[in-house]
Amino acid sequence: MTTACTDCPLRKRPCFQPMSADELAFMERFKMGEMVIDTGTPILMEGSNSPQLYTALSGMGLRSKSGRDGARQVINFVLPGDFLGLQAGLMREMGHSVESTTQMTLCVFDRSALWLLFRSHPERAFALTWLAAVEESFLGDALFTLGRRSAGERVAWALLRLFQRLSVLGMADRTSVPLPYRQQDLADALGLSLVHTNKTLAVLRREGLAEWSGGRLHVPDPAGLAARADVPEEDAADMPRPLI
Amino acid sequence: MTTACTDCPLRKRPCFQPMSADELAFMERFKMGEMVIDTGTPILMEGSNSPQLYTALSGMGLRSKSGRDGARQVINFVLPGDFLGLQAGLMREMGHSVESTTQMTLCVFDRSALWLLFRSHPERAFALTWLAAVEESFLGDALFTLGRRSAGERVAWALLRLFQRLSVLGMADRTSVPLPYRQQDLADALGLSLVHTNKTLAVLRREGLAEWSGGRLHVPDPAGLAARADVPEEDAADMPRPLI
DNA sequence: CGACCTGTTGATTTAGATCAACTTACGTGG
DNA sequence: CCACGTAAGTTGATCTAAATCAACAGGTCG
Repeated sequence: MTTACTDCPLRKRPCFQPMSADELAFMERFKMGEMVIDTGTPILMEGSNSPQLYTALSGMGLRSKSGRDGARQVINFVLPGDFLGLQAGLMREMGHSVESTTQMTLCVFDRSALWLLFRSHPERAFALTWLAAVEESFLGDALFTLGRRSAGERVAWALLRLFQRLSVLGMADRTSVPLPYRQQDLADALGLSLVHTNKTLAVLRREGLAEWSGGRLHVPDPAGLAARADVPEEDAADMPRPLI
Repeated sequence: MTTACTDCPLRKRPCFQPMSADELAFMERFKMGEMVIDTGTPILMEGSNSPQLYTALSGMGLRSKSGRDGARQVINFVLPGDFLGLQAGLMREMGHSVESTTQMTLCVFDRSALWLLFRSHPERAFALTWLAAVEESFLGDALFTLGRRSAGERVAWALLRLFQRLSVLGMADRTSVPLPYRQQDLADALGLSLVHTNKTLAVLRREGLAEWSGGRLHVPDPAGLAARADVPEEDAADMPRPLI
């Protein structure tokens, strides 16, 4: 049985904006169904198009681009609430691939109904554009991190970001959150080698700032980690964002 | 005297999508006026909000983020047709700053009318979201470049991109385009030091792939430069994109 | 049990950063 | 008209953060 948008467990979280009854009714119609996918399944392919758009309901994945020689760049980590396929929906094709890291449940939308969304529900279109702007903002931050920060700062930045995102989603258990990725994924996200990422993680562990093992990330002192990453203790994540 | 949207010299270019008479009429009303700004003027500030949104009509500038220690990351180069202030218009604040590099003419829009745009002109809202998706796609590409490419590939990639963008805007004169930036700007865009950027430019010059001097970039063989950058001779730029 | 995947650690190499001069070009003011 | 200051570009010498290479350990799965 699929979850009705009315009962969406995600939307109840304070990190998401409330939705009017009318909007909810529309989303219910817009949603084609749900899809459960396995660990390590490709969802969208770079350069291709897709008749479907998705919102991650549960589980985690990642967005990535890969070059001809096999080099891979992780663009972002996909967490519950993330919208997938905007580029496919608007432009001809995706600029990156999306794949699952754990088992995931996805809300499935019909790409061709996207235009209807703009036409009949401007507040939903506004929300969608907002999400695009949030992603753009994040990518700018990531670009700064790859371009100007040291390995230690990069790793601290990424772990802090993930910790914050997972926390506002209510997935934190005291000082720890689930983090089912491999070190290789983090390395590919930060433009570092696997070996150096591993050594940098060891340093942060020794400093008592972040302990990532067994698929869980422990951050006893987020402010300390923020200082290590040389970022102002983020508050941007506080503002509720839309959910599609 | 300000240019009427009907007579917009930019929109006539084939790289932009055509607009219906109705859309044009709306844009005319949406546009508050024009603004001519001088070289080196800040347009939007990171972390702040703005009552106005802009489209670059002529001139060049750049988007950048800077860290507390003065480190600067150039996010993208601003060319005619670029929309400025999306983040300010939707979220609370800008994630990056925008400043002019040459004298620029900007079309000025009222931020508070943005909602009206979504409500009454869905095809314009669609166009705006499309632009956001284009930017997101570009940033993904940039992230890949900073994370996984060598200095030579980075510089080649950036110069090729600029050459292509300026070419479709009709600003190319045979094999050369105007490029009024400093080497420091390019270095800050690519996450390289100024000195190394300079040396890398010298290599590309010696290889006969790109010659950038006196504010002009000469690219005798774009395909060769693309090969040097290790990118498939881009065709994505061929598809017309919307203009706001 | 052996193959494979992920993580860990040490030794060595290298791409690019940093440091330091020096050159042009372009004002600006005496 | 020239002295001076400043901004951009260029080049060589040196240093270092991170890559690469290599080996091994613990888990898991067929």
